[in-house]
Amino acid sequence: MSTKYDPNQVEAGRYQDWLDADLFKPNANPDAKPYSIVIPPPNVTGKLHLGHAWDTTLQDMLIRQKRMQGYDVLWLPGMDHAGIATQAKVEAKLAEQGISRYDLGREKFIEQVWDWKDEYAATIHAQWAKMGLSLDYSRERFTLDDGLSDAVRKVFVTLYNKGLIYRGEYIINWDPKARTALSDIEVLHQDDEGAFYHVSYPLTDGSGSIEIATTRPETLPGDTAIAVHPDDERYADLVGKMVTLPLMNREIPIIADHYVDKDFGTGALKITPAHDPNDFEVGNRHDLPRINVMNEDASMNENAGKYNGMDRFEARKAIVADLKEQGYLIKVDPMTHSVGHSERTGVQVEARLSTQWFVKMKPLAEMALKNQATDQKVNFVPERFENTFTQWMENVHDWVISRQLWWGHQIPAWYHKQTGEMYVGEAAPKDIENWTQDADVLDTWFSSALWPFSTMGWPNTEAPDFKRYFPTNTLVTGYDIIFFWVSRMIFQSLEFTEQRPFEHVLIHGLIRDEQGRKMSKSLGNGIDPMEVIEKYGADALRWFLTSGSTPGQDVRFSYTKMDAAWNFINKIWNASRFVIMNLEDTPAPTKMPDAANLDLTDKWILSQLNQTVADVTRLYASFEFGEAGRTLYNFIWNDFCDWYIEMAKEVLYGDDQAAIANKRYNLAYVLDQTLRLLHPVMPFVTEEIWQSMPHTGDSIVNAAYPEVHAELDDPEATTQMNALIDLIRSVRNIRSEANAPLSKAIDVLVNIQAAPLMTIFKQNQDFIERFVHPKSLEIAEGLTAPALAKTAIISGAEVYVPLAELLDLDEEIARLEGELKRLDGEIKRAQGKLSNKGFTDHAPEKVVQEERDKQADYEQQSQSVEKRIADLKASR
RNA sequence: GGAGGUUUAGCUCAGUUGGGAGAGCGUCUGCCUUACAAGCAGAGGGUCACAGGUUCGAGCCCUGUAACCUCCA
Repeated sequence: MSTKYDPNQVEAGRYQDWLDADLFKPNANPDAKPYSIVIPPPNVTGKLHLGHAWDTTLQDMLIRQKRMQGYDVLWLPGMDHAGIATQAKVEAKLAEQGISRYDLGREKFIEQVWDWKDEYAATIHAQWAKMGLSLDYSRERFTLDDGLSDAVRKVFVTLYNKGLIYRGEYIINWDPKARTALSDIEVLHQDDEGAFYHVSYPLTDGSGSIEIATTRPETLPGDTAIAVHPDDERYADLVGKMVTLPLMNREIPIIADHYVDKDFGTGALKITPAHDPNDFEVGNRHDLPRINVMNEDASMNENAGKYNGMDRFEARKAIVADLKEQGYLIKVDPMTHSVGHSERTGVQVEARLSTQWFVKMKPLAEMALKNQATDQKVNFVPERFENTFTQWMENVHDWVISRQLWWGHQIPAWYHKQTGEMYVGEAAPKDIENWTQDADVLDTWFSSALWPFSTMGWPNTEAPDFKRYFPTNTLVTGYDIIFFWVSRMIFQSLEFTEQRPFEHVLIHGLIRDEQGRKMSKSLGNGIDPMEVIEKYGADALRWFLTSGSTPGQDVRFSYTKMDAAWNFINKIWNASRFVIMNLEDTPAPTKMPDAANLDLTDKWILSQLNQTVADVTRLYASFEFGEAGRTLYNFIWNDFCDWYIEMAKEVLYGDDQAAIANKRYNLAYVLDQTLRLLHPVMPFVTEEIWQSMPHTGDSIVNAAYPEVHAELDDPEATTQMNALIDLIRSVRNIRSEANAPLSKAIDVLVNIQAAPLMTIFKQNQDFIERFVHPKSLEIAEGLTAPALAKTAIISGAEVYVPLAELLDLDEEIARLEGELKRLDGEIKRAQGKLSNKGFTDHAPEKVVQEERDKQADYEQQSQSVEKRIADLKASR
C-alpha cells in the first residue's frame, strides 16, 4: 500500500469487477425482506451534474446498507426520453447545419433523436459507473420502451373512458419557440422590465373616450371588449356603450365584470379572450368572440391587419408608434411585472387558444389527499415537504398533457378521415387506412408518473417484480420536482395500483456554488462531477455530498470541503495501512474478540465501536446521513486513530507474544467492522482495503453489516479510559505551556486523591509513559508538591511537573487563578441549580445526581487549585 | 398576497424527544514521535438575529419583529 491514498489507483477496474461478479442483482433469497428503489430517470439530454451525483449517492448508500443487512435489494436504473428538452437539443444541433425538423419529416427526425439518445445513454452509463452506483442493469428501463409505452396507453385510455381525460379548446401556455403547449408548472415567472401603456379608446357615439391601461399593446387587434367593475361609479354610465378599437376600426362593447380591479391601472381593462387566461374567462361569461391574432411562432397573423407577419415584439413597437401618432397613446409608465417564460426554451410564453388534451385533476387530487390521512400515506422526509405536496394538490388545475412535439408517446386517439369521428384505444383501429392518429405526443411527465410500477412490469399485475418489489420503499429526489413528478406518481399509482408508489420520499436540496449561487449554464459556474472524481475520487465526492448535508437543505460545493473529504479518506487509508502492516499471519476477524483477551483499551474501543454501530444504524434509518457521517468521523479519527492505534503500538512493539497476537486480532476486528460501516458511503476504498487484509467472502459489497452487541458496552472501561486520557492531556498541556517539547525530559508526579485512579494509572503506566515521555513517573497518594512545579488539577488527582528553570512563578499563579475562577463559576452554577427547589423537584433524578457529582468534583478541584496557589505564593 | 426556509465561532455548517454550545476549514504556539507533515500535540475564538412568553431550566417550544432566500398566486 502506498503512503498516500490514490483514488485513481483504488477505483480503477473495481466497478467492472463488481459487475462481473453480479453483485448488484437481488439476492434471490425468498426469505429475505425485499427493499426496492427506482432511480429518478435522468433525461437523455446531456451529462449528469452534481445534483444527480448527490441524489444517486443517497440512494446507493441506502441500497448498499440494506444489501449488507441481508435484504433482497433491487435498485432499478433507467432514463427518461424528456420530450421537449431532448427534441430542443436535437433541433438545435440540426439548426447548426441549417436543417429544421420539418425538412426531415417526423420519421427521419425521430431517427436522429434515437441516435442522440444512444449517445447520451452511453455517457450516463459511464458516469454511473464512475460514481460506483450498485444498480441492477439487467432491469434497466427507458420511458419509450415497449413495456412502458403499453403502460402509458393503458393509463391514457382508462382515464379517458372514466372521463378523467378530455379534449377541448382552452387557453393554455404556449411555447412559441418549441411550438408546443406547456403545463402550468413548466412556466417560470420572472420579473421583467416592461411598461404600462395608457390608451384612449373613443366612444362610438362621439361622446368621449375611455382610458385603459395594458402591458400588452400588441394584443390590441384581438380585443373584443372593454371591462370595468360593476361598482365603479366612474364608468357606471358607460357600461353598455360601444367603443371603436383604435387602429382596427372595429366596434367593441364596454362590459361590467367583477374580475376587474378598480384600483389597478385606470380601472378599465381591454379584454382579449384569445390571448389571456383571465380575459378568456371574462369572454366566456359575456359571450365575447375570441380573436386569435398570432401564429404558432408568435408572429402576428391575418387577424392583426397591417401587423400581419410581424414578430410579437416588433408588433408591439409598431402598434405603440401608431397609437402615439394617431393620438390614442396617453402615457407610458415603466413597470416591472411578472412574465412567464418557458422552463425549457426560455422564451416568453404566450397564452394561446388551442385544442388540447387534459387530465381532470380534482378527483385524482382528492384521492391522493385522502390517502395521506391513512397509514398507507407517503412519508415525506423532512416532514414539512408534505405541506408542499398537499397545498399544491388542493389548488391544482387540470393538467395539459398534449404536446405539439414529435419525440414522445403519440396520443392513442385516431380521427376518421371521412366522418371526423374520434376513436381512443390501446390498439389502432383495424381499418387504419381510414384513420389519422392524433399528431401530438404526451407530456413526458405523463410517462414518468408511472415509473415506479411501469418499470416493474405493470400493467401485468402478475409480473414477478411488480409482485415482489412494488410498492417501492424509498424515493430520493430534490424538492424542485415535488410537483412535476412526486405528486403525479402518487396519484397515478393510487389510481392504477391502489397502492402508494413508495413508503418514504427523501427530499434533498440543490447544490450551489461556493458563493451560494445556483449552478447554471448562463453563469458558467457548473461543476462537472467527473472532474471532481478525477481529482479526488468518487469516494471523497460521495463523502462530501452525504456527510456534509442536512435533509432538505441546499449545500454549497467547495474544493475546501473536497480537500477535507480527501484528508479523511487518506486518514482511513493510512490507519488501515498501519494495521495491515502489523497483522503478520493474523486470521480473518470473523468472530468477536474473546473477552479474556482484552486490555482496557480493547474494551474501550469495542464499546465505542458498538456505540458507533448503534448510532449509525439509527441515523441511517431516519435518513440522517450528515450526523451518521460525523459519528463515523469522530470514531475513526479521534477514538481509533488518535488513541487506540497509538496505544496499540505499546503492545505491538513489546515482547509479549500472546498480547501481540491478541492486539493484532483486535485491530483487525475493529478495522473490519469500521470498513463495513463505511462501505455504503465509500464503496471503492473500503473494498480495496478489505481485499488487502485477512477476510472471508469475495467482496465487502455483500459482507454482513455490523450489528449492535449489548455485551460490548462497557461503561467502566469508558470511565477508566477517560481518566487516562485526562491525565495524559494534562501533562501534554503542561509541556505545551512550558515550551517543553517531547525531547525534553521532565519528571511527572501524580498525587492520587480518588482511590480507584491508583489502580487504573498503575495498571496502565506503560501507556502513560509512552504518551508523556517522562524522565520519571511517580504515582502515589499523599505526595507533597514540589515548590517550583507546574500543576494540573484533574478529576481525582493532582499532577505536578517540576520545571524550576522553565517556570515563571507569576505566570503560573495567574494561570491557576484563572483556573480557580473558572471552577468557582462552575460551582456557583451547580449550586444555583441544586438550591432551586423547582429543579430538584422537577428535573429527572439522573440529571439532579449528575449535577451533584459535578459540584462535588469541582469543589475538590477548586480546593486543590487554591492550596496550590497558596503554596506557590509562599515560595515566591 | 399565501406558504416555506435561513439567521449559531473569522468562513462553511451541524446541533430530532428542552438538562452545562459542536465540527471542518482558517488563526496562534510547539513538534520530521518508524500509518499519515494533506500529519501530531496544545491554544484562542460564540449575550446561538432581536423582543417578549411558557418552563425549575430554552439554540431547541409559543408569539411578534427584522434581514436574506425559495416556491406558489
